[in-house]
Amino acid sequence: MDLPKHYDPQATEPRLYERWDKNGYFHEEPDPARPPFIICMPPPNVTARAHLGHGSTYLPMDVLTRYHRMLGENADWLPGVDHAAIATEAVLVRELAKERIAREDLGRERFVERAWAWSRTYGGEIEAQFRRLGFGPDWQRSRFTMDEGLSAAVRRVFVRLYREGLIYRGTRLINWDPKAKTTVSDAELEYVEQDGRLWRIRYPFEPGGAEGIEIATTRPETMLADVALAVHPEDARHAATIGRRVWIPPLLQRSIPIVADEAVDPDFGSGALKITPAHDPLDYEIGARHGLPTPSVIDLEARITGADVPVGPYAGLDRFEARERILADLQRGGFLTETQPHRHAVATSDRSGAVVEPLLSLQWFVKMAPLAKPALDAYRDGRVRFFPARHGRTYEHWLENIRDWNISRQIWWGHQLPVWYTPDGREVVAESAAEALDIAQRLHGTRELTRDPDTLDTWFSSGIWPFSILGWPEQTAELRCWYPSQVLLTGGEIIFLWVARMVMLGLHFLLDVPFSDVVITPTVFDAAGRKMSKSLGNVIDPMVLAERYGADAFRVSILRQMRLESQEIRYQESRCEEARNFNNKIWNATRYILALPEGLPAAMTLPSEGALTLADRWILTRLRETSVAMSELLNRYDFGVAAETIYRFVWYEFCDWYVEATKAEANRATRAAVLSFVWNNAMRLLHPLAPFITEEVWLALPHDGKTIVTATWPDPLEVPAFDDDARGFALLQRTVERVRNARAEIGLHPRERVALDVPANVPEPMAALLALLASAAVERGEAAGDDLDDALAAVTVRAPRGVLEERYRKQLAHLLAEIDRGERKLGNAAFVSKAASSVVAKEREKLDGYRSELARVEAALRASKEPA
RNA sequence: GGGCGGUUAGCUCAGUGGGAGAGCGCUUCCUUGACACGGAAGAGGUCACAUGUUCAAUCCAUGUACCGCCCACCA
Repeated sequence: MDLPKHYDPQATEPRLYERWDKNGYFHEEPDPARPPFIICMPPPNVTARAHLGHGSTYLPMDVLTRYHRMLGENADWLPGVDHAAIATEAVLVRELAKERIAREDLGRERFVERAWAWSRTYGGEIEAQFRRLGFGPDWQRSRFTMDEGLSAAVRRVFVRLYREGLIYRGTRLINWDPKAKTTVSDAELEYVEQDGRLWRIRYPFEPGGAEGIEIATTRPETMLADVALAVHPEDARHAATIGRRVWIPPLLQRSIPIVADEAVDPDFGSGALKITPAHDPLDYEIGARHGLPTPSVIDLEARITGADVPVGPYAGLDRFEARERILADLQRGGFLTETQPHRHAVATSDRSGAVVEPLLSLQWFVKMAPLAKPALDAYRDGRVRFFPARHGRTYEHWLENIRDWNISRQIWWGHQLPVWYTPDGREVVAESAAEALDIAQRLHGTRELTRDPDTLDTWFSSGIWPFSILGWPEQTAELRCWYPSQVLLTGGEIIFLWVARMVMLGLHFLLDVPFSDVVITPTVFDAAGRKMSKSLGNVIDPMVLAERYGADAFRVSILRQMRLESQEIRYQESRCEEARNFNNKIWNATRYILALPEGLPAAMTLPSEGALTLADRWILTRLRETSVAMSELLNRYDFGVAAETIYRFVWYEFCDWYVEATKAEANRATRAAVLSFVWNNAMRLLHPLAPFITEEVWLALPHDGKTIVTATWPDPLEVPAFDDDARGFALLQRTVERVRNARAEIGLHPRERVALDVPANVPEPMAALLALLASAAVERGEAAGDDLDDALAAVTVRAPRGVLEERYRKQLAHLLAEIDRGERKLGNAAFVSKAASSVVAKEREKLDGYRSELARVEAALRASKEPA
C-alpha cells in the first residue's frame, strides 16, 4: 500500500461524511429494547453561523452521542433550528430598508412570507457548517420551531396554560425595546456599565420659592411623569417634609406629595427619591404601595408625549434630546444644583442593543410561581443535576426570585398569539380560528372576532423543545421512548432563558423533567482572555480552522482544553496545529503498520498468551487501563481529560515505545497481530473525538463491520492485562532514559552504540530491548541484587574517563539532598508516630533506594576518575 | 452591593496533605527500516501574598490583592 507521508483531511473528511450521511448511520428509530440515549440539540438561531462557541457546546454532544451509539444504546442526537424572532425580524427589516421598504408597507402577510423564504435559504447554512465539523445528529429528524407540528404544540401549550389560569393579560411595567419596537422579557436584558452623570435637582415647596427638597437622578427626562417624592420614614433630615407637596421643575405646572417608603436608601444622594411609576420598576412598586397614579410621558417611539400629563415644550422630543433640553431649562431656572460623573448599569436589549425603556403596557404574561415550585423541587431532590454542580445555585436562585414572564412581542415573525377579541374587548383563546368562532358564538353571542396581532417570545417555543420535537401532543413512539432525554448541554448564559423554562414546562405538561443531567460548557475566549468580537478583530472562524487543519484537529484542539470545573477556554490556534500534528502521527503509525513485510492478519485476533512478548503485554495492559479510563471520563463528561488520556496513549505509549519495540527481532512474530489489535481499539476509543481519521485508519486495519461509526466500544474485559510485566516494562523505560541521557552526555552520534554492562539477572528480552531502544552494545555481567529493580539499577554505561564526571557529581548532590531530607523526616519522632504507617514505610523505602543509588553513583564516579 | 470562579515554567493550562507536571516556545544533537506536522536529551518555577490548622501545606481554613463570570430596583 502506498500512502502519502502527510494525512490529507481536506480530501478525506467530506468524502467520509457523505458516506455516513447517505447510509443513515446517524439515524435511529425508537427501540424500547435498548436503553435510550437522547440529546436534544439546542436549536441554533436561523440567523446563526458556526463560531468557536459551538466547539465547546455542540462538539461534546457529538462526542457523547457517538460514544453511546458505540455502546449499543438507542442513541440519537435530535437537531433543529430556532426561528429567532427578534433577531430574524431585525435582519429582514434591515434588508427591506436597503430596498427602501418599511415593514408596514409590505404588510404582515408578505413580510412573513419573506421571513419564511429567508429562513429556507439561510437556515441550512449552519447545518452545512456542522456537517463540515463532523457533527452527526439525526438530520432526518431536524425540526424548525415554526414548523406546523411545533406550532400546533405551541398553541396547545398556550391554550392549556390560559385555561388553567397560568396565562393572563394585564397592564404591567414591561421592558420596551424602542429599536426593535417590541417588548423584551427581563431575562433578555443585558446590563451595560456606562459612564453617565448624576444630577441633583431642587423641587421647590412653592412655585418660585427658594426652599425645597433635593433629589438625585440619572434620568431627568422622566421627571415630567413624577407623581411623588419619597424619603425613608426614619430619615430625620426629611421627617418634617413628609406629607408636604413640592412643585415639579422646570415647568412648575403640577405639585406632588412627599411620601415615606422603606425602599428608599437614605445614604444615596440626598436621601430623597423622585417617583415615576410608569418609567421605573422600583418607582412602580412604591407608587403601587401608596396608591399613586401612573402617567406616562414616553411613548413607543421613545419620544415625549403629553397624553397623560402636561409636558410643555418637550412634547414630541426624543427622550435623550428632551433630557438635554430639560437640563438646560433646570439650569436656567436655578433648579440644577449639582452635576457629577456617575458610573451605573444601563438596561439594554440583548438582541438590538438599544437602551430599554420601562413602560406601562397591556401585555400577556405567564404566571410563573406555580410552575417554578415543581422545578425547584426537582432540583432539590436531585432529579435535575448540574455539572459543574455550582451552576445549580444559579438555577435555584432565579426560580426562588421568579417574576411573571412577559411573552407577547410586537413583531410579526413568530407564533401569533392564539387569541381573538370580540368587538367589546372580550378575550377568546383557542387553538384555531374555527374553535375561536365557536367559543365566541357560544359564550358571547358573536362571530365577529379580531385576532391579537402580537407574537410569542421565541423562548416560549424553545421551552417546549424537548417534547415538541418528539411529536407532542400526539402520543408518538418517539415521545414514549425518548422522553425524558438523558443530558442537556448548553452555555451558562441561558440557564434562565432556556434550561429552567424547559424544566418547568416539561414537568407541567409531561409530569417529568426533560433531562436529568445539565452540563454547562465553558465559554471560549481568545488567548488573552478577551471575548471574541468583530470589533476587537479577534474572532477565529472554525470553518477556517477546519479548512486549514481539518475538522478532527479542530475538535481535538477544543476538547483537550475543556476542563470539568472551568468556565472558560482560552483558545489559541497553535493548539489546532498541535492536533493536526497528532493526526499526522496517527497516519504515519498506520503507514508503518500497513507496510510490515509480513503483512497483517485477515481478522482481528491476538496471539496465544504464551507467545506474547514483554512489550506486547505492556501495551495490552495499557490499552485496557486506557479503555477503562475513557469510559469513566466520558461518563462524567470530563472531555478534556478524556482527550488528554487517549492523546497520550496514542502518541507517547503506542508510537514512541511500542512501535519502536516492534522493530526488535524478538518481537516480530507477534507484532502484526498486536499492532492491528491495539490500533483498532485505540481508533475506536478516539473515534467520538476525532471521527474522520479514526474511520479512515480503522477501515484500513483488520476490523468487523462497515463503519467505525456503528462499531462497538472497546470492552476492557476483552483485553488481557499483565500487571507484573507492565511494571517491568515501565522500569525498563526508566533505564532506557537513563542510558540515553548518558549517551547525550558522552556526545555519541545516535547511530553509534554505547557500551552497556547489563547484569546477568536482567532477563534476555529486556536486554534486547535495551540494546535496541538505547542503541547500545550490551555486555552481560554478574548478577546484581535480588530483584528486577536492583538489576536494572545496576545497568551501567561505559564512558571515556572523566566524561560523565560532572553528571555524576550533579546526581550525587541531588541524592545527598534527598537523603538529608529523608533522614531528617524519619528522625522526627512526631512524624514517625503521627503520620500514616504507609507514608512512613514509603519514606523508608525511598531513603533506602536513595542510599543504594548513592553507593552506585559514588562507585561510578570513582571509576570515572581513576585511570583504567 | 451579593454570589461564584481563577492566580502553578516565557505563553496556555493540568495536578496533588508527604519526592513540582504537560503542550507550545527555547537550547543541543539527529533525516536510524512510519512520521522533521518527527525522534532524543536539556535549561526554565520562593505553586499571588499574609496568618492559621497539621508531624508535614502548592494543596485545607481565614483574610488581603489582582483578574474574570453571573445576579441585583442606589435612583
